[in-house]
Amino acid sequence: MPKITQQQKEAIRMDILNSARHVFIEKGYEATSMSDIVISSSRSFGGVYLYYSGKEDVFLDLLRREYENMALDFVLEEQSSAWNTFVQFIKGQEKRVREANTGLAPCLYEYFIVGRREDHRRKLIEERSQSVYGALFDFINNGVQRGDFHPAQPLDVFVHWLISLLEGLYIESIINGFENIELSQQFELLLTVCHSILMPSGLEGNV
Amino acid sequence: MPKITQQQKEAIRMDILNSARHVFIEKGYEATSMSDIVISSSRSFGGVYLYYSGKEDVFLDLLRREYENMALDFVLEEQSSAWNTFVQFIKGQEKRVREANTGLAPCLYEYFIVGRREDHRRKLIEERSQSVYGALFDFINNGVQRGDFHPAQPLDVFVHWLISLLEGLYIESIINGFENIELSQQFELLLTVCHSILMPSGLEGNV
Amino acid sequence: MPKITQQQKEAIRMDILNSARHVFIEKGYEATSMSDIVISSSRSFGGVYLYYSGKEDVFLDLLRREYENMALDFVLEEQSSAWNTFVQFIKGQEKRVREANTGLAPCLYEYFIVGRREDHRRKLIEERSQSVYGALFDFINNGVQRGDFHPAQPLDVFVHWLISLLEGLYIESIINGFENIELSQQFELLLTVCHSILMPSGLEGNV
Amino acid sequence: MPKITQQQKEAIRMDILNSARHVFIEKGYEATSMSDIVISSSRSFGGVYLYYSGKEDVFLDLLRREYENMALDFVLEEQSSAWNTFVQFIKGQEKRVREANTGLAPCLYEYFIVGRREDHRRKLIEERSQSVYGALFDFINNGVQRGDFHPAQPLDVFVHWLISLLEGLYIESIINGFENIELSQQFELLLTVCHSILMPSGLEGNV
DNA sequence: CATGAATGAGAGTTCATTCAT
DNA sequence: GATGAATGAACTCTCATTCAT
Repeated sequence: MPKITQQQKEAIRMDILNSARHVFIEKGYEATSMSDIVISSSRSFGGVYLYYSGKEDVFLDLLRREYENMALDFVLEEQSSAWNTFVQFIKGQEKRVREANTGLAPCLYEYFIVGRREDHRRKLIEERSQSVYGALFDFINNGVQRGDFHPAQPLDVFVHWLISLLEGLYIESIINGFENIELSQQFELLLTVCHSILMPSGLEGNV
Repeated sequence: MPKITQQQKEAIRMDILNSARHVFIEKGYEATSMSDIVISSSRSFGGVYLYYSGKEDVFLDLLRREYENMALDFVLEEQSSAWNTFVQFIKGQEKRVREANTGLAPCLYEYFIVGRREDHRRKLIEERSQSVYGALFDFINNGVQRGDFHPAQPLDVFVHWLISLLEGLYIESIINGFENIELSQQFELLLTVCHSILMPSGLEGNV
Repeated sequence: MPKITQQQKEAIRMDILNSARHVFIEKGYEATSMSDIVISSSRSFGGVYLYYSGKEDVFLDLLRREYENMALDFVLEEQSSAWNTFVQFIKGQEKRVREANTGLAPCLYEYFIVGRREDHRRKLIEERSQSVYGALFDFINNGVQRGDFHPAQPLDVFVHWLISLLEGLYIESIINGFENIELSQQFELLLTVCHSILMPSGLEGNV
Repeated sequence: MPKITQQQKEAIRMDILNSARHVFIEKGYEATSMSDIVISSSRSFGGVYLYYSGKEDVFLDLLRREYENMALDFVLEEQSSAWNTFVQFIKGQEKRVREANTGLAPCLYEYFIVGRREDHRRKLIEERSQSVYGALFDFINNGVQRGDFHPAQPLDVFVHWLISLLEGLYIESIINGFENIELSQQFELLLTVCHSILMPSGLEGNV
């Protein structure tokens, strides 16, 4: 019989993750050591290793929880009209990009780019990519089914392209700072272009 | 009187860089140690430290030379008509993206993203960004002057946007592999969209 | 809650210092490496670095403790009559000189002479010199106040001179070995001379 | 048949020694590397190793030549009356002490103290000590034979004692700087004391 | 003879992980 | 369950000495 309940365990995990999150954001993934995580969590080495097998384990648990939330957001927004929902989604992305440097995103890139050779990370990337691609594809396809969108391009290409563009905005924002790259106008341009692709004829599609 | 000539020195440097390049590409920047570089170069520690003060120094020299070439490529292509040259440029970028995973590009991202907090690297990023932005801007502006381009968007926004998109294609290619993201068609789409932005008149360029 | 108490920590420090002391005495300060200290302490590198940041740190802690004791000795002896106390002090010095080669003194000279250009060591030397000078000066001045001493020379000169002489005896002892320099008789001569300086008239002061 | 003459060899040696001397004085014995000597001599590593087998060899040749000169000085001064010559000798020592920090003396102490365990250096120390002791002893004994000195102390003890005192003045001067230890007055006191030991009765001894 | 590039052993230091308490 | 002191492999960098040219 365990001496602490599942809830207590979960609470401890959350506690560790919260402080680890701050450290990761503050110092970056690579620059963060177990020591940092241990100290920031006000626990002992043993106390952290009891719940996580190392830095990567902590980070992955952190990611898992962030993504659950993110997916949730996306689903919730899927209720209004197709283009409006799309615009909302893009606005959400803009917000996310703007907040990139104050969140885990840079660490995520560190993690995937530095570890691009490691099997475990590769698999994770693929899963994540698949799921993002799938969600976006389904969403737009939905719009097509409903007659809202009349894409002038193959859907799969457009979705990949959109993902690339968003990824690029993320990276540019992280690397150069969002203040230096005309972010709002880039997003406006993105919307304009998407509109002309998804709703090419002059008549129906108004934002 | 030097025992080896400048050319020999240069040759040794190239030799070290060549083997280091392989290691960097093979293992990634972070995962590479001086020891790896030393061993791969079939030299001694002292022998490498005679030419470079450490891993970063090796890497930066490597980068410097790659970029000299890259800049050169770009300049050379600037001779034909504006749109054709632009297409050539984009084709060149596609090639580059395709080769991303067999070249230094992933290491470059590692280097800049992992070290985004370090002053020296920040400065390098800024310089590099500025120079890429400047070159592209000048090139397109040139086309505008010549009357070839009639951009439907502010030039600076378009250039930033193009850079973001290319950056995103790079990253997606590195992370997911170019085979999995319909790269050719993404580049076609990119060209189509650019055409409609740079040459918006109703006759020729429709999306 | 600490896993080991302050006393245990202190004990470990003492343990490291004890073995380091042997190595320093055996090999000398310069010739001793961290590796030597680690091995002699039967600990791991990490285990030593947990308590000291390097060779110099170990050595300085060692010194600090030796000097605390030394200062203590001096104070304790200050109770009987002036000349007798002085004689006791000199006897103590003779003992110390005699033991010089089996103690840290040679390392101390190494440390200060080799590092005579380094700011940190210079400061330490000055402090130490000041404190030795001050203690001796106060002590003798005390004897003057009490009417025990009637120095035929300026006090400051005499004190400097005495320190020089003792320093010389140390060095000679270290370099040539105390067996080869008539140490006892040198100390007798020293006392005779000091007597004639501190208590010059023929009447009162006899040893 | 050698390609360069003995004189040329000697000239090269002198050249190396001259520049090495500056480096030793500037940086100290321990802190000086072969690289420093090579660079300061404007020669190549091979060029220096051709004449000297290493740092120690250079230093010892340097010392040997300094001592030849020093011994010579001493001999030359031995012509006038015993006490006057003694005073001259002490004056010479004062000058030497005063110049200690701008000469090789600190390096000498480094060399002997750091290497006090090494057989070769031990032997050198002994030789040097013997020769200094012998010279001083002979000189004073000479004065005794001539009836100039009537030492109140055993001659051997006095000579050792004098050497210790001079050694102490050297060390104090090196460590604390001659400006901080009332050097002139210490030397005056030294002379006074020596006078009272060598010529104890009130009548004959005038300076 | 002279050169100086190359060698490689060895010094110092860090940090993920363990395990006795 | 929790602790945190201890471990030791791995890493960076230096410098006395050699030897092919």
